[in-house]
Amino acid sequence: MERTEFVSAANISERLAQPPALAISTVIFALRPSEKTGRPTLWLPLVRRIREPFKGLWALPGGPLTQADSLQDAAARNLRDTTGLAPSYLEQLYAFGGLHRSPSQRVVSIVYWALVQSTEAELAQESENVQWFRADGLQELAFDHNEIVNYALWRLRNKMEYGSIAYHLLGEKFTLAQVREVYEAVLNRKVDPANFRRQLKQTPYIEPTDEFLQGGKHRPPRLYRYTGEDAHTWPGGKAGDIGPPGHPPSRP
Amino acid sequence: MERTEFVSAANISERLAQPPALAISTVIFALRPSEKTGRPTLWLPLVRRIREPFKGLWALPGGPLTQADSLQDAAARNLRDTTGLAPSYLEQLYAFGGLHRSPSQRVVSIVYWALVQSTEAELAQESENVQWFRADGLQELAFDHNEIVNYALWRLRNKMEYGSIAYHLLGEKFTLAQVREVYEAVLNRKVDPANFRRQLKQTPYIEPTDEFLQGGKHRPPRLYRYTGEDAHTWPGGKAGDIGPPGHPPSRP
DNA sequence: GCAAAAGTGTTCGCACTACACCCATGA
DNA sequence: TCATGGGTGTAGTGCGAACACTTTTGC
Repeated sequence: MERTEFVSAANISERLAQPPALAISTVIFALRPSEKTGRPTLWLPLVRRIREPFKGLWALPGGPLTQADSLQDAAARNLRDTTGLAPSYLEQLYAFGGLHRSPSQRVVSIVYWALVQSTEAELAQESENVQWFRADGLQELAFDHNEIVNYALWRLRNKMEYGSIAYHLLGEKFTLAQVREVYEAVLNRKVDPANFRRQLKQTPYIEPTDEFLQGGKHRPPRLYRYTGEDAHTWPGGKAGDIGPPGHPPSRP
Repeated sequence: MERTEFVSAANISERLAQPPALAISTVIFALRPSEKTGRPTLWLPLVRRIREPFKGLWALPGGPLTQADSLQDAAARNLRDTTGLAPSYLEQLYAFGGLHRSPSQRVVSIVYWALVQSTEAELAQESENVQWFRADGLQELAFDHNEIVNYALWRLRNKMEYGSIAYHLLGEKFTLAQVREVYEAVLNRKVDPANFRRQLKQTPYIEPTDEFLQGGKHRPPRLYRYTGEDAHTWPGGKAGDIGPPGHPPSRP
């Protein structure tokens, strides 16, 4: 939601005189069970616009950059304000600064993307003007937000192929099959369970616990824990590319 | 160069009231022969600060975001203004928005990084206040610009491992050995000529010409031409990660 | 002819794939 | 005991690393 409302009826000359407004927006991903299959799929929360421009359309949560917050803090704050949740992963996506993104005033949006643990995501607040949507096949959004979501999706999938991202979508303890389900949900393809297991066992930061998941229909699988850093606060991160200096990516 | 000078002696309360200033900076890379070995190495142009803060120190070229330019255009403009050159590659690096990057006013810098063809780079203007420096082992720069350059270097190296980036540092026609030299200069390691050649021949967008480079001491090597797109104007690009949707990376 | 770079061929090891197979459990 | 997912073994495959080798030029 770009808060263009603080611009008082700008005319052309005013518009040219004013500096571009600076806003922060966030693309928030979480795993939720699909309505049909019940298998985990990607969802994200959107906010309904209650003013012009694009009144009535759905948009990414966001707002102006508050003075006392760093960019990252501002993104985390606006995540908390809309969903009530704290991100388990948060990273800058891109700065969008096209000349005509907003019809009234020129707005430069610095966009972050975040992952929220599925165990917490169930507690997320919904309301008349805040709802979760499936990440693919979105309707038309306000501003250039479709483009932004698509880019965020691309980046998420990219990161998933390399980095240790998947665990941020799960709870503290998880089975290897759950991790595999995350991969399959995000990447939209089947993954061989046997090979996937072997790859994970080679990677650092994944350690087995003594516990097993009970209550399933079959043999109880072992639970694992992720012991990597909590959240990357710095640029990029491979996937391709991209990631902070001195933090080479790990597989898978 | 962050133009903090348009802030008229801000005191604390004024500072809190003002919105953060928005600036564009650019990290510009080009290949130049090393002073010692004569082999190509990475250089970048810096601008001397002629006002406080950090008066006398060197800084990245930059300035406020001009109203009529997109972010990318603004970066290209400030590249042209400082070096007189046009970039052969230009991509957004990161938005830096820490609270205390500039001592006077809060500044959010959207930073781009660029590659300039070596054939053109020789024509670049230098002056008292604009000079080229070797990209590694830089002295202390103004603001957080050391950090920014290091991140840009990391990103360049990352992209080099995947993408088709190297050609943007060369002229229109080049030998395969020259491409290899670029890789070696940027990545700081030896590359096997035989394997490197084979890899390049498999990649698209590299086509042989009928010409050979004359004047060498030995057997004249064939010249090649790069036929890919001119410049990526969109986000990221793998390597890692990062890159526009629908543009998977190619090897090498 | 000799030195050195251009360019080719061949082998090795490794990581990923595919798929067959055993194991443990709930119903 | 049977169905099902957990978990292991193993052979095939493609790609990059390493390096020996041939070719072509300048001196």
